[in-house]
Amino acid sequence: MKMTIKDIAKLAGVSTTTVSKVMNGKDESISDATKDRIKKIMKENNYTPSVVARSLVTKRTNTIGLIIPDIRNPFFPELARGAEDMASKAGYTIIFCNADNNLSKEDEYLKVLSEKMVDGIIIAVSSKREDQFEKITETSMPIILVDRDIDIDMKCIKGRVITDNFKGACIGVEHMISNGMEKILFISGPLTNKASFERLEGYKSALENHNIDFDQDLLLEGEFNENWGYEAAAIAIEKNLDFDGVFCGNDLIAIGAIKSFKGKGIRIPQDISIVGFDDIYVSSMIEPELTTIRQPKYEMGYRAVEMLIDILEGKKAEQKRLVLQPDIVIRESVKKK
Amino acid sequence: MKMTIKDIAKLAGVSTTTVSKVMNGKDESISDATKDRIKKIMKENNYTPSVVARSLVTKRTNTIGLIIPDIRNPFFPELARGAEDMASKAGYTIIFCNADNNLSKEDEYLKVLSEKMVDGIIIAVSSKREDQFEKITETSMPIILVDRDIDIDMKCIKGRVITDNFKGACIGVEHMISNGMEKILFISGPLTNKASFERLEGYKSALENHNIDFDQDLLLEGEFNENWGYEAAAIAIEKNLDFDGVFCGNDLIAIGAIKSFKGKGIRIPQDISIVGFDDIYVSSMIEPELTTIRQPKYEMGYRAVEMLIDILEGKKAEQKRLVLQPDIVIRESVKKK
DNA sequence: TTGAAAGCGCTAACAG
DNA sequence: CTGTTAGCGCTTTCAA
Repeated sequence: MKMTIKDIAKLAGVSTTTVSKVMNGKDESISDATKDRIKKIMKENNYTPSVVARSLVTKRTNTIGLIIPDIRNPFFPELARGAEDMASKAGYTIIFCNADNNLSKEDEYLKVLSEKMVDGIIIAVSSKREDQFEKITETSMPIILVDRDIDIDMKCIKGRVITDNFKGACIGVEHMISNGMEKILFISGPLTNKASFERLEGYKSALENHNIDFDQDLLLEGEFNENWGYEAAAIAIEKNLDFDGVFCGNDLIAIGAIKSFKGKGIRIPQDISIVGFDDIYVSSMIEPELTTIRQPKYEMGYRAVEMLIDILEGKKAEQKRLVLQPDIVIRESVKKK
Repeated sequence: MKMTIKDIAKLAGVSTTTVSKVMNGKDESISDATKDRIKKIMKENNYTPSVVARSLVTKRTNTIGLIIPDIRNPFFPELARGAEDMASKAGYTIIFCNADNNLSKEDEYLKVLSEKMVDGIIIAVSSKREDQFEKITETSMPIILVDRDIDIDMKCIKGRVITDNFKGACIGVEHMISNGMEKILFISGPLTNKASFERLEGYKSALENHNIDFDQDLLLEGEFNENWGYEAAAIAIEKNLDFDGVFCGNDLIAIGAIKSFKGKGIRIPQDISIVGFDDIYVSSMIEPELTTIRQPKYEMGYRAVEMLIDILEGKKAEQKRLVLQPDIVIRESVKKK
């Protein structure tokens, strides 16, 4: 049978209060003698306190909920790891949930996490979420939005951690321009998606900075996956579009596009240069290795948890919006000038 | 302030006992009238019970700990997802922990999970773990080993879910042999690793089945990563080894090897055929797409949790060993006969 | 068909 | 320096 605080107290000949105090380091007022005795007994009996009993009284579980679309999406393992690292460093534990971009699953998880009394939640919301977090409003667990931002204002949303998509796209396109490309095709993800939209703005801005007119024909909109990249590249060729560089909405698109181009005998980067977005781990494994805009995925998870914990422990103000800066990872898919 | 069972009881004009009963479906003996009234009030007030209070009395948290080396390792997202899916289906929640193949981190997590009173643990143990799970023995949380097996026998280890490495290697090597290869290089991971060792045995067995002598020179031992694959391929060429196929300890090795060969002008699969192991996400994205032995990663996670829950709910016997069958995914890296 | 009472393992005033 | 007491929100006999 598992030991309880009572057992330890009895063995040490003290009250549970005393044991509780030394256990929690609130032992300024306890004599070294009893302190040591209690510690010794706890160790000998391999005693571990029940955090559920503790939580019942303290109202803190030292547990954080992490809701993401799907851990199999190559974007999220890094983020999850960053979150877990920070959490574990601060003595928290993470419950992880895959909601598949599905609103009702998200709501369901929100409910479960609330029942489990997590201290707070980090969530990469479904792109479909435009409404409020109905079920959760009143319980007021603090929530930090990560990766995906939405334009809703609720008291329970205590912060956001996102990356600067506009800037990232700018950097990527500028990189191609500075290497001599002038006609840059943009194979975009869905433009209803905020991130996509911002990347498009960044793309336009970079062009503008170099006095290149935006050409609507060079914008192809589709999904954030390899198939779309493959298809879009085929369309571009079929339509006989005139371009020397391709900026892709994300790495998956870039990977599909590269495959498509190579299949048609077009060489990367000799004939066409390509830049991706995200820097998922595959990107360095394909051929040519992909030049891409790196999102600080690990850091996003890390910072989000840090922000949450700061709020939980009353160290920081709320409603912060942290915009992380992407950077470019130069590999082999852009022809050097 | 959050509602408690007392508040609901008061509003409904009944005792907490009654509320508790209808909440938990133990309501055979409650009149429909009060049942409905209570349910209505719970809904109206958006009441969610505190599972920590409940856990304190029931001794069940409906929470499972999942300890893996690193979610960023492409092997684990699938496994984790499988675990989470099964857990969530059964009304459990998963706390996830990255232990980095580090014994003391593992022990630390084991301790934390025990304090949090998880109902059981799924763990892909560190390859370094040969001793017992010291810290955990007596608390006797049920543990299921997944992916990595170890030869220790403890009462707390209630089951194992692994894949048949021997068989997998056999299938892979046979596939090459049946396509005409006769001299097959094996670029292995560390042979101290049990999985590696079993794959080597499978490799040998396949050769033997076809009356091909095992040639010690065709065995190269290193690490389970891309760099080693790259390096090993270079070594093989430098040493002027005579081979027409390469069986790799895992996909990462295969990816490195392919890159290395291609860099030296050797064509895959025209000049040399290659087979990997695992079927990680990247494998279908590289060029040529990798023919490989698929481990049922998702299923491993899924089955492990299923097994654990069966044990927790007293449905099944213990100490089971579930060996999942790998299969071959034929893509482009083996030359057709 | 319902409720009173005890207790899960711990923390937190407060008193001594 | 240490202990008494009450209580966190729930479940569970047992009695009514």
